[in-house]
Amino acid sequence: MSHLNGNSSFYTTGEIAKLAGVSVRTVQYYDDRGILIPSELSEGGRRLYSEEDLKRMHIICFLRDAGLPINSISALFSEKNPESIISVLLEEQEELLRAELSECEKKLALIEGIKREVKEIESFSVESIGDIAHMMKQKNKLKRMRWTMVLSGIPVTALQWVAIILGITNGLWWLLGVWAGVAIPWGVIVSIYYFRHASYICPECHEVFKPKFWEAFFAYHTPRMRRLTCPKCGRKGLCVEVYAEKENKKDA
Amino acid sequence: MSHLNGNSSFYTTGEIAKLAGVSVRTVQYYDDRGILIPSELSEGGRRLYSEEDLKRMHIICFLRDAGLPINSISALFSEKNPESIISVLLEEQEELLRAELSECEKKLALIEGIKREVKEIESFSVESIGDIAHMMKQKNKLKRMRWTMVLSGIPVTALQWVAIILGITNGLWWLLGVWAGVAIPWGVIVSIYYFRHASYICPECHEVFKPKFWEAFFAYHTPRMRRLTCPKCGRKGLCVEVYAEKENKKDA
DNA sequence: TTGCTCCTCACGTCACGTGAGGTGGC
DNA sequence: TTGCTCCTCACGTCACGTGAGGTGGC
Repeated sequence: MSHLNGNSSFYTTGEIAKLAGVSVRTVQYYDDRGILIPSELSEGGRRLYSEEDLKRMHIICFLRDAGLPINSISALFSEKNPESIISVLLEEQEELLRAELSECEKKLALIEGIKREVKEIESFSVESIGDIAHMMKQKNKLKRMRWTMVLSGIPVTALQWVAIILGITNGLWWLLGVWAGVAIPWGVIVSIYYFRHASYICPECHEVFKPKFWEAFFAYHTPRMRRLTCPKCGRKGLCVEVYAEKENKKDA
Repeated sequence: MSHLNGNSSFYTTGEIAKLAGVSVRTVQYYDDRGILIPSELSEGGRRLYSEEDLKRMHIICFLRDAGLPINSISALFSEKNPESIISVLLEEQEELLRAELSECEKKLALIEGIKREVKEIESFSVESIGDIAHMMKQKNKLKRMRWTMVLSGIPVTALQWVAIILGITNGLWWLLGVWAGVAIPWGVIVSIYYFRHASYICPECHEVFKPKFWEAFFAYHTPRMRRLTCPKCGRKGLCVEVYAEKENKKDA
């Protein structure tokens, strides 16, 4: 409050701005938007704000800090019965913020995933990002498929141990024969199922392909990759495994 | 891919849009921004996108979903050595998202706080929001002050119990006298300290005031409120307690 | 020929930031 | 008189949405 004007003191635009911790432009903008019109104007056309105006400014900034849009703040001030809408506005804003929050979290998760994958790629190019996108989208399905396989293997493994134990303790070795009779078809079926639902990405030409069964079956592999020949570019090397969305029967 | 054009097939704008799950306008916008220029144009000036273009579109959408701005995506595509900048872009984006996340959380906390306070107010007006702002800003300081008081009371209370126990067991009742000699000045000092750092908000005229010591001392109160007379509007009733930022010696 | 899709402007969004060019007030 | 503050335009932000008015393609 630098100067006396008539019998009461006023704040200038810059003073209000400093007291509220905002820019001069913001104070002017709130005047334009009609949520904080200065209670007086000097003869030269300068904005003069009263003590009441300052209080209002603080309220505006407080609501703004909570993320409420100017329109809502404006509605609050012009409403005769503000209690009737404040709750609604707050609820709306809360929902909006929760949505924004989960958006942020989703994006962060994506970024984290991309960072992890980028680190693992030896020869990076923009097309590699397409591979990463493909992998990340199918990641859950691939996991589920692998779990299905592991779970289906539990009874087979159980039978194996029962057969071995009974073989040792009671000499009932024919059970091991039963086990083999079950385990070998199981292995074949699971392998077929697996390679029907697995595709591989060539790190060279970024083609997503299904390998020949026998090449895939015997190929060197890690939990995520398998050494295969790309049918498009002919490169032989480790290819990342992804879930095959659909079997492309048209391709054959 | 609805139609054959020459010897290869192309996607129209609408097809690319549908396949990527975006609007036609977005596809056009990516052309304007130069990140996805269709590889051909029909004689009538329609955009024709190749299979490669579709892959690129997927990459763009993937990066966009991670929140990367068009400029960054553009930079990635135009860079000869994209590996050199992808990490930087991802790190930057991650920081940005973390900042946005904590912004959201701050706003949500504010909203929650406002909602709680609004519920407790009997006669709500826009000015009440100013009171809420004042309360919420000083809340931590008020809490800290109360804790200081409680902690300073611990030795006094301890002395009290020691005095009582020794009085009962050993008949050393003079210790209770010592306790009284300490406790009474302690109570006076703490009370003075407390009311020096406590202000009250009149729910009627929203004035923040400091009450007379004796009125405040004997007033009916709850943990948050105290029954006081507002020096501005004269209303007598429960006023919410807040921390007094500074003692306004000029007011007297 | 009739729908449907696509085309190019061009304005609007949201809360200001950032000059440009000019003036008030101590 | 000289700085400093303040004034009013008016464009820019970011990724599109939304018409308007016109045309391509089956």
